[in-house]
Amino acid sequence: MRERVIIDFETTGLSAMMGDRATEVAAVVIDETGIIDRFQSLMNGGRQIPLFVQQLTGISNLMIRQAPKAETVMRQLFDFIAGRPLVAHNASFDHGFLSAELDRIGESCPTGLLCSMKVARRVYPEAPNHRLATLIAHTRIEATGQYHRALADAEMTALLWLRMEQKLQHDFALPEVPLDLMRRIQTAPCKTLDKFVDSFKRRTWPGLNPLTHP
DNA sequence: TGCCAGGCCCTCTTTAGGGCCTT
Repeated sequence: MRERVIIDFETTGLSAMMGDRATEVAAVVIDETGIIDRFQSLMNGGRQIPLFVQQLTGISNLMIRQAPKAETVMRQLFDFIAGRPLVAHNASFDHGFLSAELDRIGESCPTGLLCSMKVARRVYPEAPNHRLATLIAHTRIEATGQYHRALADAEMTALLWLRMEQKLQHDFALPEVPLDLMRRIQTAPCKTLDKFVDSFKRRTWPGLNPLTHP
């Protein structure tokens, strides 16, 4: 069973380094069959949410005051992740908050988060842009909820990730799509995806036809 | 509403600058 955990944070702002805190987190587990488990919670980090962000997310200061303490939620999240590989859309953003919030409970942050935005820039170079909502529409995935809420964004990122794996497997006739391939794709030159995947395919499965589908 | 940050990516580049993406 090859499980990956897709995470998404809602926060008070853009920078954990500048004192912003997480206000909501969600994580969904996927395997080859789709989404198989979910975790979601508001969390109280004790920092006021700017009006603009309240309007963006629908998460109010009152909701946060009534939410469990951030430390409690992060302990639950850490146990939920259970060491499985992590994926996020624009992973550097979520990694910053995951690292900062885990540090507060004395846990080290997992390294090597995979980024669905980086992969999407290579798999869907023709997309109008690579925001999550645009990619969901571009790939004709049905939206599962309200954007800018953690669970909906995590679910839609999960479905996008699965769709990209399926496209790669189909277009390049791969026996499977190893996580290592996704990890390498996100750092490959943007304009050379075909050559890059073919090269990976030749090295990983030497007996297979290297030719790709159109 | 759009700043605050930071890493990535492109190009009229590389001794740089600006747009994208996340809240």
